[in-house]
Amino acid sequence: MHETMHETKLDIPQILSRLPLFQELAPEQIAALESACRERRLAKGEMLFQKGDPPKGFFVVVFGQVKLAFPSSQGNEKVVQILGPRQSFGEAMMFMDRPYPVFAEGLVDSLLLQIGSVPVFELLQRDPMFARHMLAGLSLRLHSLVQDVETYSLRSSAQRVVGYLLQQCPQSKSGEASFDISLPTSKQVIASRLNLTPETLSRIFHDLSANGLIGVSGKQITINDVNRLREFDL
Amino acid sequence: MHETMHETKLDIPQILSRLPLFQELAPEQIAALESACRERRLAKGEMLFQKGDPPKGFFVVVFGQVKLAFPSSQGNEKVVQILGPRQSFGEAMMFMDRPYPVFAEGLVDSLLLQIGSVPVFELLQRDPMFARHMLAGLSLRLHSLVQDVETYSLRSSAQRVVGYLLQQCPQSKSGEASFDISLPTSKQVIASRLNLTPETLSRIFHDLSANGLIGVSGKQITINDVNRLREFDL
DNA sequence: CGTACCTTTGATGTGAATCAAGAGTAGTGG
DNA sequence: CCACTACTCTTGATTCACATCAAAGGTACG
Repeated sequence: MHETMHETKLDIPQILSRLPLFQELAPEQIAALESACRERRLAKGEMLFQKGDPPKGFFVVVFGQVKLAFPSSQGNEKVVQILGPRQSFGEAMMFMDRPYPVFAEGLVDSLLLQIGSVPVFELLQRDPMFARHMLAGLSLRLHSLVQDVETYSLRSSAQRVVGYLLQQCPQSKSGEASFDISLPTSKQVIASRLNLTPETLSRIFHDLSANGLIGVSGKQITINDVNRLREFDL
Repeated sequence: MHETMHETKLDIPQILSRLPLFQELAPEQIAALESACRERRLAKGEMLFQKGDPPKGFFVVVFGQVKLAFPSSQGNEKVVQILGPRQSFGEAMMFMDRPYPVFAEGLVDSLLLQIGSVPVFELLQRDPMFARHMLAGLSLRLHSLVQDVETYSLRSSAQRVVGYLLQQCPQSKSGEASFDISLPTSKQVIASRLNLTPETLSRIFHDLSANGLIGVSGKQITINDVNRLREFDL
């Protein structure tokens, strides 16, 4: 095992205050949350919670990578989201008395913070600005899920892949024609996230690179011409 | 045009106070909202907003029926949600500076209330309980979208139809084996909501009724045996 | 009672999954 | 350092669920 799992002491207030959700809180509010945090180490392949488990607060990724997915009878699974540092999940379940609709599993050895619901509710009670942030966070999540539904429903597999690659590009506005990106995880997982099989993803990468649109070398993808790729429509 | 579009005066406070979102508000709070409401009549087939329009508050269906959908280049479209009386939409967009990701169109002549964002933000500022309701509402929406993604990703077309029918059953817990339900709108629209073509939906209804699982007569569907239908897995 | 739109039914097509081997690529342990 | 095991990724052949195309009923409504 690598040096990913440092045993150094964490500066929890600093971590919390840098999260989008919490970044406008006063130091005393951060302190209140800190006392309700639990560190949670998650090994690669380890399950954080199963679909159907009762929710217990929400989680923030400090370092590492976590996937949210649906299990499926035939062993295959559908990845809903891949989460990296600073991202959080499970907030919505705090506000509903429902079990988790997905399971969460470490893609690599990771460190999470688990934040209990009680202090969050207390914050909500006191700080309307915090409520605004929380609402904005959920709204954003809702929006991106709606986008996903659109993508799955009316774009072909190749279009989904192209869309994914373009999303990975740092601000695609500028005149830059070429980009280098690194896939955040295995192609298997990405395939599932895009709702296709590994075989299909592989073939699409092959085709795109045969057309000179991209270059593929392991997890390194070179986008030769962003604009030409963007105009890609089979 | 029928007598669906009454011109009777509306009791807006009463309508508002019966919405899940607002039902715990004090009369004075309701009054504050009332002044920010606009009535909006929407004819069958009329567009309320287009995908890409800048959001302006959110909407509540008083009576009638509205669909939210993505447009698509080839004229076909993908229905995301079908909304009836007491349901609201567009809340999430208030908290984000983004255009609507879908368009909204009347399925029948309808009456909506449009509620501006400013008074909602003021309520949020003052009443933590209202914030809780708002968060619960968005969480619920998020949850059902996640369910949709699961459904689209790993269930066959027939399973999606069966799932839809079972959802329409009022409390399916009890021993009742048989149910009568009425489809809320045309089969075309339902097909799109379930991500299939009208032809495929028609064939599935045909098959299910050939197997004696359901009876179909126009929009009236009889579920002969809820349990047998629930166990349906091709 | 006719026009316009839903819905059904049949024949055919196709995008992506599945099945089936191989070819890397990594971590493991001697 | 090299085999050993275990994945992950690629490539090809085949299949299948569902869409598409086409045309005929139905149904609603002006």
